Amino acid sequence: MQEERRLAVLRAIVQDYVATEEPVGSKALVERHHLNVSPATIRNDMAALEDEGFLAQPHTSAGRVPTDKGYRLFVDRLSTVKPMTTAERRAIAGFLDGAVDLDDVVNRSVRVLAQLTRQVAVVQYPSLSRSTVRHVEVVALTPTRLLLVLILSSGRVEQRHVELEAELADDELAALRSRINLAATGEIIAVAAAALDALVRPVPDGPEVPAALTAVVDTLVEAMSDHRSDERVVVGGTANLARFGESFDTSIRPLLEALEEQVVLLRLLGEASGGGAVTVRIGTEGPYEELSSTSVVATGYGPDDALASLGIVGPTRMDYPGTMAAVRAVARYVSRILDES
Amino acid sequence: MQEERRLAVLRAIVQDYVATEEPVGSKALVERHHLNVSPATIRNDMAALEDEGFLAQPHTSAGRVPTDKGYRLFVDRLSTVKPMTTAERRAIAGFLDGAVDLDDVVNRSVRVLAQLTRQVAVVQYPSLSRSTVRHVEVVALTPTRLLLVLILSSGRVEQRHVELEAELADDELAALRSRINLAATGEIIAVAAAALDALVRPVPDGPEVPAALTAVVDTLVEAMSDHRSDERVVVGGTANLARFGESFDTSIRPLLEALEEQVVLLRLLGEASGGGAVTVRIGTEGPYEELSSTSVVATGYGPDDALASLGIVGPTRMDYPGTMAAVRAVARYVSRILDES
DNA sequence: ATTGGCACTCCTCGGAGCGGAGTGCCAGAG
DNA sequence: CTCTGGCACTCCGCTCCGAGGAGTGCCAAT
Repeated sequence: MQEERRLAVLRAIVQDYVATEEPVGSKALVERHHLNVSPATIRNDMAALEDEGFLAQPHTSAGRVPTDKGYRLFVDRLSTVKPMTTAERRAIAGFLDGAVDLDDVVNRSVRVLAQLTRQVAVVQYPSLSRSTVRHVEVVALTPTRLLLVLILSSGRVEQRHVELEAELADDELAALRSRINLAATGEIIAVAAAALDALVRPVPDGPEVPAALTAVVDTLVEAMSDHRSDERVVVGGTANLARFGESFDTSIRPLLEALEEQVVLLRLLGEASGGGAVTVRIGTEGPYEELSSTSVVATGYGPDDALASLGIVGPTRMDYPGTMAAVRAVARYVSRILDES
Repeated sequence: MQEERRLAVLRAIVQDYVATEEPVGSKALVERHHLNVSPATIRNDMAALEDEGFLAQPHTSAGRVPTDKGYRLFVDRLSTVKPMTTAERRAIAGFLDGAVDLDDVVNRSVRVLAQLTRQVAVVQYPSLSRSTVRHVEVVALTPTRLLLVLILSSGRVEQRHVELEAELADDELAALRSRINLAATGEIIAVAAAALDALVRPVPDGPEVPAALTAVVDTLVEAMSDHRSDERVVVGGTANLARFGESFDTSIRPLLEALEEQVVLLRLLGEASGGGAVTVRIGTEGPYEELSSTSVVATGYGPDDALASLGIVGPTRMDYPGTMAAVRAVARYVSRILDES
């Protein structure tokens, strides 16, 4: 029985602390939440929770504050994802529906997410390696200079230039184009790259491989395996950092630095890429000590939620139920849009 | 004679204040800069400069601080653009040379700029309206669904989908593609849009305009006049905000908000678009009261420095000579890269 | 025009003192 | 065994005060 009450106390403390930003004491707790026991009882519970590592005191004779472990328990067992209001759903839909291309979808997503959660939002561009090739276009800019346009299912467009040794006739160009598309179109990136590679691998006693084809394929394969573009993320809502208030140097500075480091962001989001659920990383649970006072709430989006990730990063003291709901809602909506287009 | 010394005093104050962040007093001035006069003399000069509005006192009996007007005079008449060291030049070159496409150039520029100036860097994407059409590609995804790829001289690629009423045969597609390219290729955006429009304007007694052509042209023209994409900027180096130190609410918060507002950024940069020189906006000289304690240093880049703008925004208390040099150097280098590719 | 001297202003910093919120513990009641 | 009221204690945050110091403005002298 007391076990149940203790959890209720922890939940109440998390809620109050998130709301007020101040350590919460026993007396205030009994008043705000109608627990029908005395402050002294609560104090005993608090002491127990502190022993177990769910609460901490900033200093003796101050109220209690949840620890990372406390938040973790709260997120895992004490909270339910708060459903979005229809107004919020409509806001997401209205805002994202106007998007014209992939860039636009990503940029708008970042904005809604930042606005809904009042946190810093991060959206990863659809992963190149998980897309399929929709089409490859080859255009002659001059007789010896080709423009390659690689169009992917995710809506991403990559372009590359190729300089040729010799001039290329129109019919040769057409042949080249169709051979390449035959090999690559519809395939997942890795497969397409392999198929293209096979096109130019010399066969003993087979026909000679044209130099132009080799050059084009080399460039395409390189573009396909260019994981740099996998590493692209968009960040928004940094103005929300202003609400951090206290402790500029200890929490905002490292966070700003992390936001500039795309690699760090990707690793943070990456953990979330999994199957369907919203992932929450609290405080020092990750490998980055500098971000000890921040949490990351993220999830995957796209087919199987595996195309890429999006989420937010904010102080450990945040409204987890609401934030998780917003992240999930936006991810779902983005998935739907990508699916339709 | 004293007039000259007064300007020297102003210059010295600006330099010292930028270096130390502290109001500078008469005694410290004579010591650091070997002015061969006594502190009392300097005090008289300072009083005069204050009367003229170039200096201010935080409070009675503190040292002097330059006003916006003081910085302005300093920038206009008392400073020379500090030449970049060869190491810095090499850093810019080395960093930007690796860029593979337009996105990459822009992103890398932001980074170098932020790193060189230790300020928040802003780079505007090459303006769509000032580019020419390099090529239009039309690809049939299905018999009734076309993908249009619009490739511009600035390296920008726009893509749009078109849904057709009726199926389109391969030779019709080829004809359509060549008619469009004939009309648009090589032209500046506005001209290309007009030429395309003319293609589908019905001529009395002329041949009927194919529905497919109309649909494609409409979409292209819309994409060309889509000024939304004109409004794209990239921001970097926000971690440098951490160095603002003092006055979070009065300077950093509004700045962060401005950085999120692309429109504001564009207007700030926009003023710089002019001919060749580096523009400096100091404090309240612009229309944004919220940014009263920040300055913007910007310049154009691209052909005639008119393609788009880049620059930095930072506290009015900044190293103007060094910053201006960095902005100019990066702009020149970016122009060169865009020119070559 | 420049300088040394001098009185004055006002900020900054450290220490002392106080009020209050909150705790821990204990003894007693259900 | 659990809960409760009571009580002493701790420590933070605030304000007040006074000393120290940097810098100024003005004046009389050169």
